Amino acid sequence: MHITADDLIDALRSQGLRITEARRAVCTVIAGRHGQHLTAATILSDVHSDTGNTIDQSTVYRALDELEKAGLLVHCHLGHGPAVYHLPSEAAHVHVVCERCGAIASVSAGSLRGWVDTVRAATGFEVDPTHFGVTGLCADCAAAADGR
Amino acid sequence: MHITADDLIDALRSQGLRITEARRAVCTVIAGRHGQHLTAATILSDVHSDTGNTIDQSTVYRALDELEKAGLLVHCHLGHGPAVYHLPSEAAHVHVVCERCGAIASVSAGSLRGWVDTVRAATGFEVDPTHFGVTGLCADCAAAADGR
DNA sequence: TTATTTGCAAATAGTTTGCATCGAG
DNA sequence: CTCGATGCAAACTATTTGCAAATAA
Repeated sequence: MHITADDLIDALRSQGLRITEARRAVCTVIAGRHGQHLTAATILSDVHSDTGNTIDQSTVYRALDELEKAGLLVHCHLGHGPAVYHLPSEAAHVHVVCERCGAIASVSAGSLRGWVDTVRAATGFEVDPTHFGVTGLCADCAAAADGR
Repeated sequence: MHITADDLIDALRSQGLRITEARRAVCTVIAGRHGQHLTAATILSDVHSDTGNTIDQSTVYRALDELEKAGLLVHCHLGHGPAVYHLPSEAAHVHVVCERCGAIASVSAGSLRGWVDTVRAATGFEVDPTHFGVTGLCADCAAAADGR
């Protein structure tokens, strides 16, 4: 079942935060872009194109921060460039990013469960392999690189 | 067998590059800090403390770039913060970084060989799991987080 | 009313770039 | 002598912060 803008807004409210137009707009964008990789910049411009209102980037970052604290949003880093935000329900996968063309694929985080156990046994670390993407070459770019 | 500063310098020379004091100093620092995680900033200050000469950070970045192009250096990203550089011989491991205290552990890249195959089969991507570190909590910080 | 939020502008971190000068070959 | 390398300063990307003005409750 999909999380709605109201779910996000209610979560903010239950954290004792005030519900402002800016926060409402950010929540609406996030809820309306399920499954996408949203950056702070795209959220900023989506808010503008969706509502006609201009809000500041710092406001976006602050809103995203609150949502993360509330546990309703997570961010991760796909290679270089800006962080991407998504709903936690979409978090259980590892992003694989083509360093040449930027293509993104996802692999279930479960495929790394054994490795996470290995790391715990070897180092004591409890790792989260989803927070940073894994770079590589997509099939097309790998072929292009070979042919070169 | 350890790579020496002269090995690095020779590689630059064989790329047709000129051997300057700045490049010599950078090579010396890298060869003298085997197995360490060098950032551009530490290399810059090491050059200063080792030789007394001040070189510019852009010169450091440019030298590191040339060495990477020559295949004698690689960089990777451990969580947020600056990139770290090391010799390729030390590249075959995945860095695991504590997001709370910054502790770093290494796991052999071989432990992910099966996963790399899985990713190739599932997505066609040829990934390099060593370029980005994996975040998590070290044993101590995980215990502290539990106890909280 | 009044504490929270906001927008703005400036600071920050890491890295890159343009350009005149310098120096290796 | 000549072209590549350097230093400098400025640009750049992504993000954070200080602060006075605006506003939700």
